[in-house]
Amino acid sequence: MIEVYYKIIAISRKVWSVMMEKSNSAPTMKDVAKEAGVALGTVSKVVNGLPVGEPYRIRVEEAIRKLNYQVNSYAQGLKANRTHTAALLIPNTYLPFFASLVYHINLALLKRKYRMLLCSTDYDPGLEQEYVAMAQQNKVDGIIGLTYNPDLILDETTPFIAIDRSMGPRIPCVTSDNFAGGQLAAEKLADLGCRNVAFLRIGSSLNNEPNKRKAGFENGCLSRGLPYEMKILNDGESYEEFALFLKEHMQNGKLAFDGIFCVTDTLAHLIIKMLSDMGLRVPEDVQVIGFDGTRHFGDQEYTCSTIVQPVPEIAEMCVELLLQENRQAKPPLVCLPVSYAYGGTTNK
Amino acid sequence: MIEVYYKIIAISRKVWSVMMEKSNSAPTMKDVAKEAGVALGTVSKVVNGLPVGEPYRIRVEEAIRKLNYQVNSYAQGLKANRTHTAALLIPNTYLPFFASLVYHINLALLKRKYRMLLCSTDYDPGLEQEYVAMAQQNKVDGIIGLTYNPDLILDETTPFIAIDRSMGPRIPCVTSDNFAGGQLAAEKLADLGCRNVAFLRIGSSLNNEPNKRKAGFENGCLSRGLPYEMKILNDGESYEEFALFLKEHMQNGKLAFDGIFCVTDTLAHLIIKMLSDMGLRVPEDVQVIGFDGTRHFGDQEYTCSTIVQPVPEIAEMCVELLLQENRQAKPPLVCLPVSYAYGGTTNK
DNA sequence: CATTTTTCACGAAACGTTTCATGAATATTG
DNA sequence: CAATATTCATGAAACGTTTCGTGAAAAATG
Repeated sequence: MIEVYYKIIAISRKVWSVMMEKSNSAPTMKDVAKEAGVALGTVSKVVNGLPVGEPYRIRVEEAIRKLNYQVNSYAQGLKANRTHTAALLIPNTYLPFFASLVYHINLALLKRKYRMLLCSTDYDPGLEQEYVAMAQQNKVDGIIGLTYNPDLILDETTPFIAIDRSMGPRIPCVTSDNFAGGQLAAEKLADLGCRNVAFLRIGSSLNNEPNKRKAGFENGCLSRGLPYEMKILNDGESYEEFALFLKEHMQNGKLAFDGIFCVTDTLAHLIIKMLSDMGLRVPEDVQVIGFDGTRHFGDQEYTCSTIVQPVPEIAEMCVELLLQENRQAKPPLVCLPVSYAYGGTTNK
Repeated sequence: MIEVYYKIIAISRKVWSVMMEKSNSAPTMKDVAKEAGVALGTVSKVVNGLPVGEPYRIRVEEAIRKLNYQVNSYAQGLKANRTHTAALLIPNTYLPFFASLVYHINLALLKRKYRMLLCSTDYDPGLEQEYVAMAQQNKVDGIIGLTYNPDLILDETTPFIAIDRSMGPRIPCVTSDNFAGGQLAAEKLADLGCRNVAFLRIGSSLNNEPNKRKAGFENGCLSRGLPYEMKILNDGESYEEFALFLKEHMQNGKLAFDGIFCVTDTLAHLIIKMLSDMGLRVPEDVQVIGFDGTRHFGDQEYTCSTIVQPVPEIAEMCVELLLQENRQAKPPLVCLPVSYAYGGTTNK
């Protein structure tokens, strides 16, 4: 009795679905095939630009237009195991260097008809790991990551390109020439007539490429015989330490700096503010050089004199390496050349 | 004869695939089911947190861990027709307002476990349309778009939330209160003692929400009896027009402006530069107010005195509306309150 | 203890593609 | 003109999930 009742429900459900046909859902290849009076495979070929007899092609194309058919990427992805999507892991999108990276990587991916899944991590190692897992189960074709989690676990099967941090021999790393950048900053300060300079940086326990700016700067100073001091902020120390450091030195005429190299433009901006609060003029009293190549509003003049990272080239290289088939041909570390740009906080 | 040859190939292929088992590909639910000795459906239930008998659940979870199984989102998406992904169409990511939007929308989506496909359009109407088509065939659950294509064709089935431009009664639009913002700027300049002000803006033929800043400013000036002039750049005119306009007025003492409202912070920045080139000091000689709430490096102090758009709230509202089930309950236009922030280019 | 009801794991079907063996139709050759 | 070779549209199978009717076992009832 009850069983009969169930069957009636089942039948009525079937009747219902037949009645509804597939009125609301998007047209599929099957619909197109029926409309054009051809086989499923033929439609697939037309859609993918494979050779198909001219009369068939025309009929299929007409049907596609008529039904406003669009391929379902999820069905494609399921079958092909390729999704034409890459994930970008980056701390945030509002710091100029990151924003610029996002923009140029998106552009480089677009050029190759790839989509970009943006994953803003806020420097959170846990979130970074979550995003990696998400990207993998989302079957992205690859991941580009500027990450801070030293223990990031990566699936062997998903290509990964690291930015600014070497993550082992199997994972290519793209970075700008941080050592040369530090050196260049030192040389520039020397050329600009500085007699006593400083290097300021916020500490990072992570062994990443930007750390080499310090060694480059030291090397540059030594080779020019330029005396220098360094102040490296440790974890937990506030920016006030920089203010104390500066006051200590600037109030003592002998040790006063006439040139400062800051590890990033963000820091340079902060330091310039501190100097101005101390009554010092930039660049008249102290020349300041930052690092990154930050511009006002992303595309106007530089916010300070700076060592410019070649962001478009970094982006292009990341995407190039990511989509390159040949795993063997991928170099472990790509270092791209930096340049100096005047931005009003030095004499030239 | 040939036929036999074909069959041999076919058979050997089958033998080959059996030999290879599925050694390299990622584990599937089937593998987990086999490992745990349960049915496929049971694994699915465990993965989706549906009720399953405790002993079964434990065995499945163990198998998942052992095989390091991850669901295939593409198979899920194909079946469920929901992908937990939203697309964001935005001109670029390096202009601060856009960068901030991207960041906060990503955050709001993350909070709801949604992924974000970033589509940087470069103001290109064709690219905007391409991205919309891409998003639709990618079966995203919705699109948030700050677009400039007046003829953008949208699939009825994909929810769309517009930012800053009304796109018809069926598409909700989120924006900040641009009229109130213009008014606030006028009132602020009046409060700061200005006697003769100007409104500068770059023309846009598009009928979007930010255009209301002009009406708001006029309204504010009129209600305070503050004389004002406007200079609106037409398509194709260069920024030099602004310089000419300013020189014309500033060199004539009577008409000299002591307050300027620029339609964006970007423009304000440009104008401040022009004023400084003309030997005028900001804010001593002229006070300048921008619009957007741009900060140095995204999170430091404001780059100029400005009308701040509530970006986090805009982002939250967009995502809220996008993912809201009830289509009817979505209002056509949401206007969020703006505020004034001091940024050094006014007296207070 | 017999009967009815409930519970719940099972596994086949379906989602919309791509791939590829099949065989009919056409083209080439002797 | 016959025999062979080539071309190419066809449609079934597979990709990895979710859904849901089925039926066995357990629980509740008389």
